[in-house]
Amino acid sequence: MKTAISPTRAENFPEWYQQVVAEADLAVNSPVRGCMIIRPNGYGIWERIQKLLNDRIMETGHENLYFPLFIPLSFFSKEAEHVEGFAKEMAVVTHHRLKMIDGELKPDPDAKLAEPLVVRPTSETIIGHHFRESVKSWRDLPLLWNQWANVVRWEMRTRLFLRTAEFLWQEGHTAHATAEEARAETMKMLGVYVDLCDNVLAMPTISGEKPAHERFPGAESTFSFEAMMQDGKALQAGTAHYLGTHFSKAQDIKYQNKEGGLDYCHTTSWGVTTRLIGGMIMTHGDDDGMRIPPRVAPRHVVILPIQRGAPEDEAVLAYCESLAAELRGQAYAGEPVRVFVDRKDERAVDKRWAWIKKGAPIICEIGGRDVASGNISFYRRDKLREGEKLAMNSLPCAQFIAGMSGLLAEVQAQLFADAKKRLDANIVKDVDSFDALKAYFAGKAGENEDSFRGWLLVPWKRPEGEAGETLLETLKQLKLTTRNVPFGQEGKPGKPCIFTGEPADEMVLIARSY
RNA sequence: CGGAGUGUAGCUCAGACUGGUAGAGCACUGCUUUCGGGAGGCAGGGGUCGUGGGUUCAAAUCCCGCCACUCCGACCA
Repeated sequence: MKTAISPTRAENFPEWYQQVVAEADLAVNSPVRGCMIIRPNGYGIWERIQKLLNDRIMETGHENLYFPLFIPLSFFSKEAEHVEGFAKEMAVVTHHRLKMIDGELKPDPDAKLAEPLVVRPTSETIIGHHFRESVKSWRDLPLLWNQWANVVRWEMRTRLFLRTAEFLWQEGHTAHATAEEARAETMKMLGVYVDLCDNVLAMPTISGEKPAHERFPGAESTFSFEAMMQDGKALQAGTAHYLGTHFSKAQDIKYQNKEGGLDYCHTTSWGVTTRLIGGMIMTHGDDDGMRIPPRVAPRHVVILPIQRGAPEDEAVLAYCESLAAELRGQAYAGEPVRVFVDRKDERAVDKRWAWIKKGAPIICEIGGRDVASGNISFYRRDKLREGEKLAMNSLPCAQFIAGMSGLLAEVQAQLFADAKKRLDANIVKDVDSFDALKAYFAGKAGENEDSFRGWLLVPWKRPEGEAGETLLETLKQLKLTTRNVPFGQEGKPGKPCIFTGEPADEMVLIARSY
């Protein structure tokens, strides 16, 4: 069968991913190593995520504000774990002027900054600085802040959307009087994210707490939600951290309590990034390209006029425009239906495949015959093929328009259902020995590393000290990672830890990961 | 930062061993035939062959230096 993307997912998943990003016109590599140019089709998705997530962040009582891109180097030296976590990947600004030296533009040696500035890899330190300035009394708390920004982490190896040197995100930072309140905030925002993933991105996740060695540098506890990609690997879709008083002690963020004494604030931070787009590609994409869930699709319906260089073309175009206008009068998920009439001077069939690859949920093709019959011919991107052929649907115009809201909801639900089914079906819970774990990931006869492997949920005893190091090394050699300890576990498993044989504390998710 | 590889048209690459007028496919432009299912023909535009030096009558090709990128590792949202 001829597919729009080559290789297919089964043939070579990583290469398939790169091809989809290119063919769906989502992003390209930039002249700057590791940074991406996000093309309109990709940025349009990000704008949808921004809007719908921002609404939810506002609904939960937060305020948006903005901090500088540059952070004084000295700010990082205050929290030891934090600086250790990020030191290896920070971009540093050292000069403020260029000068022509021997015919070449170079940083002017006479224009060296007294203190180097770090391009933010995350903003805990500079926001903490302003927390300190903003908090005097218990009456000032809580502070519930969020900013939309870009950050830079100088990664060695990058992949479009999944790991880039610069990426876009939202970072929430809050300060509270008590640990209970800060912990509740962390969980609340994790819930917001999970809701976004389920109901907007149609990307189901497993949320839980990260083991100690996977915590955010400087966090007391880190929570993640993990999505399963179509090759079985886990993708950390986002995180929320309870930072305890680590940062407030390092940065002296204190408030006067009701009794008149001074207490340290408890802080949190939480974020999701443009990586979500990469997650959606690997969750919903098929061998014909991207499939965008309607909630985040820049265009719900794309209308392709079939032009024949004949007098009837005008009537076809007019018909398309009036159909578009009527569709725009319809609402889906509380917003007008987003319609685009693609009038580009190309054959309809070529444009059709372009939009299939871009992932538009509904693609209509309108020719003279449709104008005459009053029927609309369209493809659903979630159910594109019937066997090898494309599945063309047909509905009377009025019915098509009136049913659009329901149709989009159906597409959205279908994408989620498919992803949820895959996630639920591929978490293996009955592996109870280390040998069985190795056998599961090793595969059958050969070394087929790219074949699908799901996740294991296994009993373990939380490793401490040297035992932890050993376990990590063991997993690393198998190219495995601990993802998180899923929520909702009641009591201890009542089974032995598969690594040590001692009584297990809890069940932990183990998977290959991005 | 280790290991490997590659730099020639927008993209994928051939040409290099054996020095002698810069090539193909796709994409792009124009014309044309097709026209409801990823079309075909004709004609075009486009490259200081990564960069600096050397050898030579002559260098994409041989020699030396440098730079960049990609892939595989370690690190990570």
